[in-house]
This record gives sequence, structure tokens and C-alpha cells, in this order.
Amino acid sequence: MSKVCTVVHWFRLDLRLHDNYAFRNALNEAENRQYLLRPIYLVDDDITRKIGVNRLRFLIQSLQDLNSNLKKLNSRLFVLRGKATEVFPKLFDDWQVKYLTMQVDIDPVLVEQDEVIEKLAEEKDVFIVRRVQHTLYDVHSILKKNNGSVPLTYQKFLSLVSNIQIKDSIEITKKVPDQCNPVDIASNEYNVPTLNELGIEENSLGVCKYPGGETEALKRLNIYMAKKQWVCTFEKPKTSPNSIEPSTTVLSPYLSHGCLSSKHFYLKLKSIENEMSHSQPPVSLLGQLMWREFYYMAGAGTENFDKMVGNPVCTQIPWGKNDEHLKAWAEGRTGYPFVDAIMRQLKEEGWIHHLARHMVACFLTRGDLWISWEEGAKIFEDFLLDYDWALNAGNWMWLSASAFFYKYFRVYSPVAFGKKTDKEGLYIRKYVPELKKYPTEFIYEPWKAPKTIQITAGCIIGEDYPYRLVDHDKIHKENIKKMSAAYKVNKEKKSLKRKLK
DNA sequence: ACCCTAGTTGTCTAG
DNA sequence: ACTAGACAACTAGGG
Repeated sequence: MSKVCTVVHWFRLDLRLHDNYAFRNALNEAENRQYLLRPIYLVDDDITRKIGVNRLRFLIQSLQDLNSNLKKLNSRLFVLRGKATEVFPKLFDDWQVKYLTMQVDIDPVLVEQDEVIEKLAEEKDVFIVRRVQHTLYDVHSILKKNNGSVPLTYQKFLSLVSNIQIKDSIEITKKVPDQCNPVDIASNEYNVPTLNELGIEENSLGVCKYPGGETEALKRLNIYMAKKQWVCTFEKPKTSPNSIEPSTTVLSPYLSHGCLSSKHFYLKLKSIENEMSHSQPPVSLLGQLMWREFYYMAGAGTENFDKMVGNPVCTQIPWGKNDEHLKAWAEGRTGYPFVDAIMRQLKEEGWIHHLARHMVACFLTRGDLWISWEEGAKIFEDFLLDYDWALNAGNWMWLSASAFFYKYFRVYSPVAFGKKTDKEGLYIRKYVPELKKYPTEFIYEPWKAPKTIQITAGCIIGEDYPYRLVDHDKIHKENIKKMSAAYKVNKEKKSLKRKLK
């Protein structure tokens, strides 16, 4: 007896049912051809080495939510363990797969993997459908529109996409017919793994401020979209990096995992903006989505986008190496309370405000520690719930003045910057509790506090809280000179290249 | 080739 | 609370 054929939808960074064209495609195909439908997710065996614990928790929660939403459609999520390139050849045979749907991704590791999968599928006669649904625009067609070169300014990017229409978002409500479900539909073999099963002590993790999942994403989106006045007056630079509760939406982790469709978000914003006057890109909420598109396009069109060497858009800067300083930065013990508070919030909660990212990124690179942005990007990859390959590399290059942004002499002060929105240092007191009792006068510069005050506040600088690693006022000026020299060399190289042509 | 303009979000001081 | 200028002078894109 020949087995019934199967349609597989491979969930990756599209952990949702709304606005998921690729999944709808699979569902329709299974129904029309009377094939079996298996929505799958692959968990790599070394996942715990690749993803930080907070993000792993977010992912597992997202998978659980996806599974329960699929169950409402009379289906389920089939979670499989192993590497895609090893799992698929077996699946193709075992399940008689005829049709595989998935979304298009940009991360070169995934792109490379997809090429292998595509080849394997071809050999086994599996038809693959890939849909652009993680971004608003098909980045490759934008690049083509710009004669194959990457626009290096946001405004240029906006002009390229200005007349592209965004299609409607879709809702999937149709239930999967019983005959499309395989016999092992209820098997525990395919359950979403728990954190404990992955070797993570769940109660060793901090409070979960941002639970993963499509349900949570849409709930969060709707809360913010209900505040129409807030949406329409939103200007990113005017939001606070150090408020105790986030001053922005924190939808980014949901976008990066695909729990929220960027297109769904975009269309909501558009319909609100149609009703009243509103702020504009780059500072508006819609402008934030456009930044995401901008970096996706840059990432897709640039070789070695996540590295300095061999990256054509990245200025080559002779960064130093200092593992002690790097570690202190990552662990929130630079001796600059604002920087340390941010890094500790990042590690504990997995999310920090965009401007807080500016502060610590500038501090690590061109501002103070003179350490490569690649090192910072790796730490962010570990800690951020909203880690996103293209955005992470792009923003790190921006902040280190390696690409997209060039005014390297504008340096964030670890003392002055935070004071603008938090004079009392309430944010520092929360995340660096050893300084909780410091007088406001010294909360941003505790090393200036007289010994008697340090004793009264119960925190001796150099013992209970570190002495500052560097003297910002002095070192940032030296670093500006180094940047200037690096730019000069870069310029000479460029003009030499032009002459050679 | 050259010049001009604009660029998501700096800091500090003086008024 | 705000605005303007000094600081020292960046690059990409467009004309």
C-alpha cells in the first residue's frame, strides 16, 4: 500500500498564523490534494549554545503558543530535533513529502542552509514554495531597483520604496480537515520541549517581563494601537532610554521571531495615520519599521555584513583588544553607573531601549573602550530577545561610526546623557542596587563622592562597586583623534581605488 | 570634478 | 525651559 503524501510547512522566524502566506499555502495545498499536513519546527541539538537563556525561553513560549493556536485549527506543531540538512532527507522519504512551504530569510546562515535544502528537495522531487513575509519589501527587488548597489542612506531607501504598495494582511481561520491529519497527530514524540528538557533550570531565570508568542504579540500591539494620539505623536528621539517601564512598544522581540507580522503592524499604523495628522519617518513609529527594512536590505546586499574585514560598507578601524574591559562591560561593572544599569537590564530582562543601546555601544567602541563593534554585537546576540542578524550588525556599525553614521565626534557622555531623562537616577538605583542610597549629586559619578558619603550610603567605590575603568573626559577625546586618523586612511584607500579604476 | 545639502536621537556653555 | 553656537568638520547623494 502506498503511503499518503504530505505537505510540510516549516516554521522558522514566522511563529504566527496571522499574515502567514506560506502556511496558508500549505494548508490549501493539503486540502485540495487531500495530502497530509504537518506544520513543523526544527530544534537544533546545540541550540542552547547558540541562543541565550532568555531568548530560548521566549522561543519556547512562542512555540507553545503556536502549537495551541494550531490546535484551534484542528492541527498541531510537530517539533523535531536535529539539523535541517540532516533531518529533511529522512523526512522527505518517511513522510512522502511532496510540498514544502517556508518564508524567505536574510541571515546568511539560513540562506546557505536553504540552498542545501533546496537541492535535497529537488533530488527527492519535493516542490518548495518560499514567501517573502518577514519584511514588508522584497529586499532583492529593492536592490535591483537601485542598480544592484546598496543605498547607504535611509532617505534614499525611502525614496526607493515610496511607491511600492503593501498588500493586505491575511487571517487564517479555516480548520484543517480531519483527513489531512496524520495518524500520529497526538504523539508526544513531537511535543514542544520544555526548558528543563533542554538542560535549562527554568527557575534559575529572572522574571519574565516579555513572554513570547503570537497571542502576546497581538495583545501588546492592540494595547498600543488603541492609543491613537500616542501613535501619531510618537517621535523616537523624544522617548526615554531610562524610564522604569519602557517608553516604547517593545514589539521588537515579537517582530524578530515573527510572532508579529511587520505587514500587519504596518497596516494598523497606516489606518491610524489616515485619521489624523502624525509624525513622519524617520522618527515616527512607521519610520521605525522602515529602519528595520533598511537594515534588512543592507544586510542582504552586503558581503560580510556582520564583520568589519571584507565588508565594503564598513570603515576599517584599528580597534584594540582588552578582554578584561570587554567582560566588565558585558557584566555591567565598568564603574559608570548608567552604562552598568543598562547592561544589567539587558542581561536580566532581554530588552533595553534603543537609545540605551546607543549609550553602551558608543561606550564600548569609539567613545571609551575602543573595542570592536563585533565583540559588542556578539554580546547583544546572546542577551537580546529581539536579536536580529541584520539589525544588530547594522546598528552596531552605526553606533561605532563604521557605516551609515559618520559624525564620530558626537560622543555620548555616560554621565550627562542619562541625566536628561532621569535626573534622580531612579533607573540606576533599580538596576545597580548597591548604589541605591547614593545622593542624587553623585549617582551618575559615584567615584566623586567623599569617603564619608560612600560609607553612609553603604557602598565603597573600589570595593562594593568598581572604580571607573576609564576617564571618559580624557579618553573620548583621544578616541576622536584615533577615529579621525582611521577615517583619513580610509579616505586615502578609497581615492587610490578610484585612481586604479 | 566639484560643490552643496542633509543627515533619527551629542555636549557644554551662554543667554 | 528653551535655543544658539562652539566644538572641529564626517559622508552619501544629487546637481
